[in-house]
Amino acid sequence: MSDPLSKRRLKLWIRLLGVTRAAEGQLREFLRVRHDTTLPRFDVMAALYRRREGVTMSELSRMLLVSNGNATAVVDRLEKDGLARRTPSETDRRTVFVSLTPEGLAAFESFAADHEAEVNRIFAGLTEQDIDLLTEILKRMGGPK
Amino acid sequence: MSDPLSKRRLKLWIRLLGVTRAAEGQLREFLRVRHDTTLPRFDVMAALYRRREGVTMSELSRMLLVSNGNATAVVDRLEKDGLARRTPSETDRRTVFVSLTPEGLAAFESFAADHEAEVNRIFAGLTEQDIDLLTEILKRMGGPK
DNA sequence: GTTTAAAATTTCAAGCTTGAAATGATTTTT
DNA sequence: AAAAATCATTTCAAGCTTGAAATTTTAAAC
Repeated sequence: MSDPLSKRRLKLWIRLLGVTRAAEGQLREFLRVRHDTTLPRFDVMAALYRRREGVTMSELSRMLLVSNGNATAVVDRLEKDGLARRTPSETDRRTVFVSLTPEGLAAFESFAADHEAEVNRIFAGLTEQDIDLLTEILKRMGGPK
Repeated sequence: MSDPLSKRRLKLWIRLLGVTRAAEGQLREFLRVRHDTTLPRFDVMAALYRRREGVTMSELSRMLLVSNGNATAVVDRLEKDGLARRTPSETDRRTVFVSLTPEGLAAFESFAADHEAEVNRIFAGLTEQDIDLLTEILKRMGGPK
């Protein structure tokens, strides 16, 4: 009665998508209600926080696995709200560096611990051993290099 | 040097999101290039295929973990293209059943095997044992009930 | 050195997605 | 049975997202 490998991989993918979407939904709700922000904005700010010295638009979209146009749009909105800023490169006039403003930095720091706690709550069922196993398998499943 | 559990859960979530987005990107590209369709349309059609007798809008959005408004929009477009249809309930005038038209059914059947093969290609690195392990853990991680 | 190709970003139209509010229908309470 | 609460769906505005085309700049080829 066991499915062939191909069918099992398909079912696994559907389950993986389900878990991810459910968690995304909870995080989105959490960010909206508690911090009046959105997941895409949080993702961009997290990337800019990780690379405090600034990133190019291309790097940003590669980091987040979104299109260039998308990165432009989200950064536009963050910039309009004074949370991010663009700085043209001195050496290459095609390139711009994006970074958090002081306000953006402060805002992100006010999200970050709370966000981690929420992720923790969502995945409270995972033991150290689960994490070891999952990490190992996910590494082999690819994702961003 | 090992992170506390909380940090490890956070990193795992980021990795999980990365794997899922990368796979979604590949599938989206595949559906666009080879079958001239999109992931959301495919997801809706797959749900309607699984429940050939028809589903209500609410069931549909619960199945796919999307908002009601979203389900309405995608079904609208499928209906406009003649791939899905709405049938009002006889017994409850609030309810509509959505189902695939014959054209929609044929279209989905022409995607399905190919889609499964593509998922298989993307997750070729997963052995039977990986799948057992992952399935077990993902079940405990929640997702749609 | 001029043409050609490649790269970084933005713009744009179309489609996706959400959450809130509106509409209409059914069920529950009083 | 009227009032109130609940339910199913749609509508709407705002934001998200993509992929393709356009712009501008740099690098490569000739």
